[in-house]
Amino acid sequence: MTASDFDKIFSPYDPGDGKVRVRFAPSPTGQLHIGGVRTAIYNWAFARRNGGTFILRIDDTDPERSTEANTRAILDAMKWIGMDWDEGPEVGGPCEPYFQTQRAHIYQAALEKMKANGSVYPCFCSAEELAAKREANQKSAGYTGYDRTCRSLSPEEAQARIDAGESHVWRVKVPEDRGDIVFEDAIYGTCTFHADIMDDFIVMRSDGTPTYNFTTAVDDAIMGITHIIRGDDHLSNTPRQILVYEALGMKVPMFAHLSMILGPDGKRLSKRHGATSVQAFREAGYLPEAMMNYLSLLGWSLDGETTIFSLETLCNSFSIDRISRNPAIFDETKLAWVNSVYIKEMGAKRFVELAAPYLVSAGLTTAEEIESNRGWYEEIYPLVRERIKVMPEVVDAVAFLFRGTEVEFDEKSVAKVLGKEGVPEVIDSIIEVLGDDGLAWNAEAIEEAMRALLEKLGKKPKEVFQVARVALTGSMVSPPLFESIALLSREAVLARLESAKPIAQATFEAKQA
RNA sequence: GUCCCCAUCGUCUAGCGGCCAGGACGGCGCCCUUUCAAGGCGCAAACACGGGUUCGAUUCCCGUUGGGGGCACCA
Repeated sequence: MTASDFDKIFSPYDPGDGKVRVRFAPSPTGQLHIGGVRTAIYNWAFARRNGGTFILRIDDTDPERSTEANTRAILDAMKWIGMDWDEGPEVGGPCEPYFQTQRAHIYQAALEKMKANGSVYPCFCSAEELAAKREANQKSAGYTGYDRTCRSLSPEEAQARIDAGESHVWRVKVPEDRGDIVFEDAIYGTCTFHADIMDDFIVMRSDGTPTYNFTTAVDDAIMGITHIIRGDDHLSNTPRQILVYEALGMKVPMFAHLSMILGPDGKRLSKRHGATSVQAFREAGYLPEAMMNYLSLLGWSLDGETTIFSLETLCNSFSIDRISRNPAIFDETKLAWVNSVYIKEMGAKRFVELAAPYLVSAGLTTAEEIESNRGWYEEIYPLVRERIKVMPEVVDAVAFLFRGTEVEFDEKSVAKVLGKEGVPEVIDSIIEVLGDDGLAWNAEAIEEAMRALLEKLGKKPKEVFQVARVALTGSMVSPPLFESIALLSREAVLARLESAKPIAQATFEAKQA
């Protein structure tokens, strides 16, 4: 591989339509992080808004930590939340391959070109030496980067040491007369870094693998990326990458650096803040639309007023100039609220789909049972629709429906509601009403009959309905009473009422004593 | 330590020289109501500080303070 080979390989991809080309380039060293998805969403939405191309590239140049399973998980998470990509793994594209580990020949060729034009030099300092120097520097005058020991080696001596098989890396030779490195950032505006304090950073490791700042710049250029939308943490890498672009004679794209997402304590969001990966939120029962909606709003605003919007709206209205410069604190309470909005809109069919795994794993029912009795399960939806913010909450909300003739009583509810005088008599009359064979077993008929009973007994709604609620559900907090009764079998209802009677009696007596 | 970035209610934000500083989450109160929710109505809640520029600064400039990020043969 030589410098001229590089020129053959290196013809930046350009479809010639002047359209936007953006990329999301995760490294598969773990799950897809919240900050990562947000970056992906902004890239994706930006491409969709402008009729451009969204590219997914896997930056897997860290062999120690990159795994195929992680790559898989990232692709799944991207799809789950609602994104698709025009080029990348699974779909291919004109710039294949989209895995950096498969692009070694390209980086090698780029290095040859840089060797040929003198923009890199070999460095023989060992990692230990460098670490020692760094430590010493940091203690005294403050760290200022590599001391450029090997930069002054004569080409002959350097070549001789390479030929002798001495271990070495390749460093970029920051031009002496470079002056300030200035670039445009669509979010921060003009950014300036002083080249004279820039480090001669490593581009190729001693084991022959390229480093991030090198591969990223090379690939972004070759793939014809027009806008690099990425995390703020890369801001100070940008001048390094610009040096690579310049050494290779490549065009510098537009940048857009996103501020970080912080945890509730104002520190960078990390594992110690709890769930931070898309998959974790998925498992916690959040809906993809809610994640997409909430994350879009974390650092971007549609108009300052609208908080709930569809994927389509996002794609039709996303713009970089409405991205905020402030770091944003991730607020799970608001995420939960957004989620509850989508739960209210999702419909009974999808509800059963999503609730099923939680009901099954809680041991309340089985997948087969749900399959053969879908209609009944769909009727649960209206009962919980406005009462749960995340899917797992469905378990506690409706567990009482699955206990047959048994009731799991909440002590406080029993004491407060069933312990009053005359409750057993009230229960008796409820049994009489609900035990009537002529009563149609649906919420409307049940409500009508129960209200008639109210009239007959001359009691307030609370005095009868709360008794029924606790007797049937075990708790003074439950979904709507008549709908709940209708979902239980008449046998179960009567049995539960019967067994509540002695409990009411005993509670009352205990109170008297 | 050093370089870079940021600064409006508790939180996410609107604002791009003149606004009673708007919306949303959360909080609180009232209404509705058989519980819990949902819903409706309402309340409290912010321009970090100090200098300039200007007839006029939340908005522009400079400091201070506070916060964040980078400074690896990680990405």
